[in-house]
Amino acid sequence: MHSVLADDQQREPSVDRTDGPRRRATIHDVAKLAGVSRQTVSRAVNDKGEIDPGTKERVLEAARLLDYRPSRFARGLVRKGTVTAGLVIPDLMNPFFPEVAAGVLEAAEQRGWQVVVWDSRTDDAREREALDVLSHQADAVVGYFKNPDDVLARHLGGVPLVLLERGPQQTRFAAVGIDAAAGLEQGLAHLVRAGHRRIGMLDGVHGPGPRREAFLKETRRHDLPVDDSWIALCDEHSVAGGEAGMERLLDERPEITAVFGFNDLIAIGAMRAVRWRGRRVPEDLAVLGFDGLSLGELVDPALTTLHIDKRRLGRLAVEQVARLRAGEEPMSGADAWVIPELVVRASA
Amino acid sequence: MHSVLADDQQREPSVDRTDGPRRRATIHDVAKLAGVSRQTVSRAVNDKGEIDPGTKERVLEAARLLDYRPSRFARGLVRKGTVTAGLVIPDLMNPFFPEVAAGVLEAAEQRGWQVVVWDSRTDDAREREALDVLSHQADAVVGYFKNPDDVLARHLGGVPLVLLERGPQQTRFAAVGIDAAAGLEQGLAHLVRAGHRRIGMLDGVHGPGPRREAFLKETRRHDLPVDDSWIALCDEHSVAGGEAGMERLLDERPEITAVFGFNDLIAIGAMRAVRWRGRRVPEDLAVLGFDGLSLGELVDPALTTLHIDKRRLGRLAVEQVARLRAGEEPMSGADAWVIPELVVRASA
DNA sequence: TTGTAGGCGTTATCAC
DNA sequence: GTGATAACGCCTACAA
Repeated sequence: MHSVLADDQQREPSVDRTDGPRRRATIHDVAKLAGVSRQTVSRAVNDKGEIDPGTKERVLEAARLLDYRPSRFARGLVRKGTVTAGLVIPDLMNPFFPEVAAGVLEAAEQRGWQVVVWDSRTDDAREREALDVLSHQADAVVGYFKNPDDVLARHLGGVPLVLLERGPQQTRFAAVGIDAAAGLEQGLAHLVRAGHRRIGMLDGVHGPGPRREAFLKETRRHDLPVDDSWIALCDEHSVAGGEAGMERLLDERPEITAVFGFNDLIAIGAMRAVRWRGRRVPEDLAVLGFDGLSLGELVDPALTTLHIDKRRLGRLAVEQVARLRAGEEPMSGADAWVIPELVVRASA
Repeated sequence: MHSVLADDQQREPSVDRTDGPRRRATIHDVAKLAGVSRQTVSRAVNDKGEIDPGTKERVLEAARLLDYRPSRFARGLVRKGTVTAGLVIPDLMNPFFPEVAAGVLEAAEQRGWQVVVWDSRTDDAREREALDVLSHQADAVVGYFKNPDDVLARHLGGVPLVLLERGPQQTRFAAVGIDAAAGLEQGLAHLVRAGHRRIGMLDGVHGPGPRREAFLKETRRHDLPVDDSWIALCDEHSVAGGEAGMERLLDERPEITAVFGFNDLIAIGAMRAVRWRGRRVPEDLAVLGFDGLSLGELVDPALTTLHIDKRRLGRLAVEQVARLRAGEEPMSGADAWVIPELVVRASA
């Protein structure tokens, strides 16, 4: 066995530190230790054919000795093809998002892409930080954002973006989303069919958006008495947010016989608040959610909700990215929408 | 001078001359188009000081035209410091794991690391695939694995690994974990204090492990009548798995007055099964969970459980990785454990 | 202010 | 089989 001490020719000059974080071994070090050329090392490490079994073994031994691992940067530089997507999620504690993420991961994996995940915790500044990093490290970004178009563009530096839900001031990026109108059509029809006429809504933190709009539209269509006083804002998309919001709504509009929650967590919070007040669900007050979390089956009464195929939403977003990258026109309209489906359970 | 509206950023550059397979623009292309050297482009793009505002604008315009974005590989090669960790999660639908992931992401972000996430879906083969990829693209891996040490090592190719939970055949990698013994000590003490003597367990899919072991130990300590017939295996770590497992357990041991579930989902499944049989929780049968999911507060009755600080677990794992990378000794024993805390609610 | 030279770690190409 | 040599795209000197 050769015993070639890596006599660092031009690197860290003459400093022979035995401890501390040593420089990572390169292909060159391995080559020297094994007494072969870099090329041969490459052949051995990458399991190429044209190499003598003996030298191969010797090279691999040297590599092991030096704890050599090829640099992914150098490799990426020379072998194209590694695609990395960034995924920005607002709240990992809301079961909705992990499921969307699962869809993204699934589709990305099928294409051989990697996914770098960021948790923005519903914070505008953190969204921007995420973009600052991902714009340097990812080939495309997918996610939920509150920042307006121009801000996003500024922090994106040209990296393609696909929104998982288009916000009010977000029109120029590709997006996928949920067909709230189609969902609420089913939802309100169901409530009206059950005899409800005084229906309130617990909206999310962002205020006016597709869900509220659709709610208002359907509500008018059925000729129900509704204005903004029938809508309460929740300051969190969570059970606690729903509880607090429902308290306020009941104070404002005690006459309601049904509520539509911005999402399932809020709806579940609403149910709890209703019961605190000694009213029964659904007999005194019906509750309709939006999301279709499996959690909704576990609460009592089980939550009637507009179920969304969240995995599909995630997969759709990846497909959208693929189109962008291929220079194709992104899907738009119904092709890029997931349509909610009413799931009737006990709460409404 | 041309001016390109930002709306175009979703499309491919219109200037795409040079026919052929449209190569991505490099710093060189920009330099040529702007009529400057590559360094000047670098200065403009990286916002360095020493550059004439005029040329800078010209360069940036050229970059925009060509849709130029610096190669992360070339950059990584020259600017060290980008650390990427791989995170392998078995089941994103179980609320436990997103919360651990949140802890990992949080800690990683603080260190300026990125995290590539893989969903192994509790599948051995998928675990290996994840490692095959991550060993090439990540500087370290954190995750849940079922494969034994030697298999992991083989697919790891020298990349440091930190297990989020040490399995039976996994001894040679660094790990963090949960102190099941400390948890069950509290849990069983609580049940015994409440007068229970005939206590069953719903174990997870992997069979014998720290939780079962701890259960058996505590059970013996309190001198309770327990052997394997008091333990049923669930074939899924889910509510459905818990329901099915509880059915079997009740068939085998109808005399039990309390059950300990491997995790909260299983425990919740158990509660449902108990009620199907017309027995009340906790009056006829008490249920104790393990995990402390917030979901447990929403079910009826609310779940008594051994709460784990899941975010902390994730953060701990990242810290463990940092030690490995620094060449330090990884934490071991109690330092690397999260201790469960009994949260008494209505179910037991 | 701007350009030239060289190196980062790896692989492809083409000799030997 | 094996080894020079030349990219790959970028950045940090240093020179002009």
